[in-house]
Amino acid sequence: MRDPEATLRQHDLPVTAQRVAVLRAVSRHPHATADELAEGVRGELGSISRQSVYNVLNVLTDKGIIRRIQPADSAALYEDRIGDNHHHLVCRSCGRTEDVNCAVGEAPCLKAHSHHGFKIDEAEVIYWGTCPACQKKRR
Amino acid sequence: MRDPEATLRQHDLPVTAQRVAVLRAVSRHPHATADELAEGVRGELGSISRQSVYNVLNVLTDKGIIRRIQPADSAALYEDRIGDNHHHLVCRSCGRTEDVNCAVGEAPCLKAHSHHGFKIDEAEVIYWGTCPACQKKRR
DNA sequence: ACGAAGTTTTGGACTTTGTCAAAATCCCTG
DNA sequence: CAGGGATTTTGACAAAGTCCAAAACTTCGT
Repeated sequence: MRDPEATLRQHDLPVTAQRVAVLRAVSRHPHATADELAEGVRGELGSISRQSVYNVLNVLTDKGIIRRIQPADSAALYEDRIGDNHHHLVCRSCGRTEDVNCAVGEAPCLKAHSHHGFKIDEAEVIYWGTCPACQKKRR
Repeated sequence: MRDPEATLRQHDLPVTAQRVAVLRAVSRHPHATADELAEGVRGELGSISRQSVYNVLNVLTDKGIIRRIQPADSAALYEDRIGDNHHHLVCRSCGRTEDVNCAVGEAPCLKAHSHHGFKIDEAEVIYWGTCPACQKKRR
């Protein structure tokens, strides 16, 4: 995130210390949970309420400034990188999450559209597997 | 599910009334939550504890007899249909969930494997959109 | 069938993740 | 720099699951 304050203004959001700090924390820690981000913000601001972290994350997500992903068995994760149609790779045993560029062009399996009369607007892909570290442990 | 009892025995699971009833409920109501299934079971058995429903669903899921999906903003959903690599279509506003046969052959975007050294075992795809009923309401 | 041994089921407390509402505070415009 | 509207804080609450110990049940060998 180049300039958090400018980004907020571009979206008509009043600039507050909490918002700037949360944005920076998301930038610094991609795929972090709300609680982890709160910790990150506290390192910068000294303190922030749990509710504010949620408020800010919700506003930023609604405005499309950040993106929320919610893999099974995990709290919601937030990330900076948006609008580039990438997907995620999640370790089943430790939860480690990595970005994966879409394997099938732009809107991946979006070919499935118009099924059941639904109007599809996004195809979310999560690759489940085992990360290198966890592969070693299991042996 | 042809024969719940036989299925349980095949997997070395003691046959209990609760397990049979839960299996039947999952069969009858694809994409139902644990609570909804509990209600279904109560219609059949009279009563079952919440914990037993979770125990049974967990055991069945571990054994691969049923499958659990966990779309964002929803409790876990359970289904009968397994091993056929199908995906899901979820309505953003009402949560209605439908099956979708994979658009891209067998293991869809599994081509992304070996990324980051992960050993990938599943590619989960969720199509997000708006179902016909909710499209009407919005207009 | 019967009883012992091992599982399941129960019921209640607890945890995690997140939301609601009201009061206090802050940001931005004039 | 004052005022109004938005934001943050605080504390209570809700949903979905899990943990635990005790009671009840299944299963298996005889």
